Amino acid sequence: MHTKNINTHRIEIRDYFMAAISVDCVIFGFDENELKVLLIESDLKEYKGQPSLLGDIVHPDEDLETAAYRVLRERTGLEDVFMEQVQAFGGINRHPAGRVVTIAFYSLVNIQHAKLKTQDNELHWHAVKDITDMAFDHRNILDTCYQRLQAKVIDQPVGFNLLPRKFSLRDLQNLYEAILDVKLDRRNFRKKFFAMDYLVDLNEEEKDVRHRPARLYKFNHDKYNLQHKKSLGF
Amino acid sequence: MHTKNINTHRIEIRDYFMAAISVDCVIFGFDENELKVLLIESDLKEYKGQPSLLGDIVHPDEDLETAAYRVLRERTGLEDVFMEQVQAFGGINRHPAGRVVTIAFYSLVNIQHAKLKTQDNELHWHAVKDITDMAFDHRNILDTCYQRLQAKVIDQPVGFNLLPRKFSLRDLQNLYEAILDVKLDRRNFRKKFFAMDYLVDLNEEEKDVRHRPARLYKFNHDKYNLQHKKSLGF
DNA sequence: TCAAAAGTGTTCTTAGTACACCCATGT
DNA sequence: ACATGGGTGTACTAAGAACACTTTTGA
Repeated sequence: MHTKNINTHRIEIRDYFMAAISVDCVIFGFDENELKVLLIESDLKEYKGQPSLLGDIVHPDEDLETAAYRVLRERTGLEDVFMEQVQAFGGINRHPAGRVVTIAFYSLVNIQHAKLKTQDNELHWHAVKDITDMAFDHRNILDTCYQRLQAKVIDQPVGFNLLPRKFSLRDLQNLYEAILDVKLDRRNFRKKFFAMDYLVDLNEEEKDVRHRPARLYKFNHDKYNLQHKKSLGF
Repeated sequence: MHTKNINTHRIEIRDYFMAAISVDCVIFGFDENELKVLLIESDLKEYKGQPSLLGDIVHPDEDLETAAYRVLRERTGLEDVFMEQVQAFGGINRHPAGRVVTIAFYSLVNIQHAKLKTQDNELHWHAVKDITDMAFDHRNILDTCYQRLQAKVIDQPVGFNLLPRKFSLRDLQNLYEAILDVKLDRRNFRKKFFAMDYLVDLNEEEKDVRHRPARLYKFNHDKYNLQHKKSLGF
């Protein structure tokens, strides 16, 4: 019993059980006041036509994050976006082709900037609320990542990554309401965000709306990066 | 480019790059008013004599959590303890023997109950505050798990897992002060814990102390499991 | 002039923080 | 009797929640 341990003894890796390592990306977007996730149709006979996360095998020369960014880039053309590892999923039979341990990441992208590269398979944005079944254990992975996102936006203002550069406070509130699945009080919401210094008033307004136009803001990345990020607390 | 994708196409795993999968356990204990972690001495020439986390290769018939519980059991004899996956660490050169992706778990154990099974290597409890260098990337893993623990105890009353079945409020406060590395106000601390219903008064007192003996409590697991666990907020 | 959403302050309630004295025990 | 840490309550402060009317635009 553990006479040869990987942390304490010189062992030969090839003598041991090995598995394929993959990354799976939960790519969130925000459109039409709904939180969306980018999914592709699986061709595996076991999951024919069911939506699947975007993932791939990790290459020998890549660390996990690099592989996840590669998947994101290959599918959306996006490079510098918010991404965070969530956890590993390693159920014995989670993949029909054999033992595959996958590391789940979620990322937050501006859905307008994504240039979807559909190839063989259907690649689409799905409203998170409307997703029913998924291939593999991907439903479980999605749920876990979504919960992580909910905890994250309460704690730090990462939601901006899902919006266009210019946005109104209504946009921002709609975003939070969609992610957290709650209704928020408009005045208290505004108060909270103005109290932080993360919003920059662009002195611009919405155009072509048939009601009073809203002021537009952008996110102040500099202040965010400096400041030790305090909780928002919804 | 991704013409053969693991999520969308039937592939043969053996045609792809594979890696060893390991689990590493950050086993926390609490003793002498200090947060401790169980470490073993590494014999690898690269890290000779440096302390290492307890870990092992994942077996073909084990999922990740099962492997982590096995490591815990083999080293401490403990079975039913609090454990949580944190994240994967997959740096290309993190292990000198080759590509090893490790999944980090932390667990909270009653240090008195642990029956350490030292075999070839030195296995000891180290005060978290006093640890300097560690083998591999284990310092990074430990730091990440410790931060996760700090966030967790603020949010949910998991600290009980580190204490004996019977404990005083002073014990509990010492525990929180050690984990969070802060001083807490005694009256406010008591108020907070009595406001939750998680403490059961045992109507017993400390013995053989040369001051007024403290009342002893136990944790009410039933209430905790039922209730939707609200934040403690320190 | 109407419909639609933007913008704006105050009060109330709750949770958190700060703080000092008496009590029970062993020596 | 004294040294040590246990046990307790109140006042202040900050944050969050509830809530309604006026303004600006396009149709």
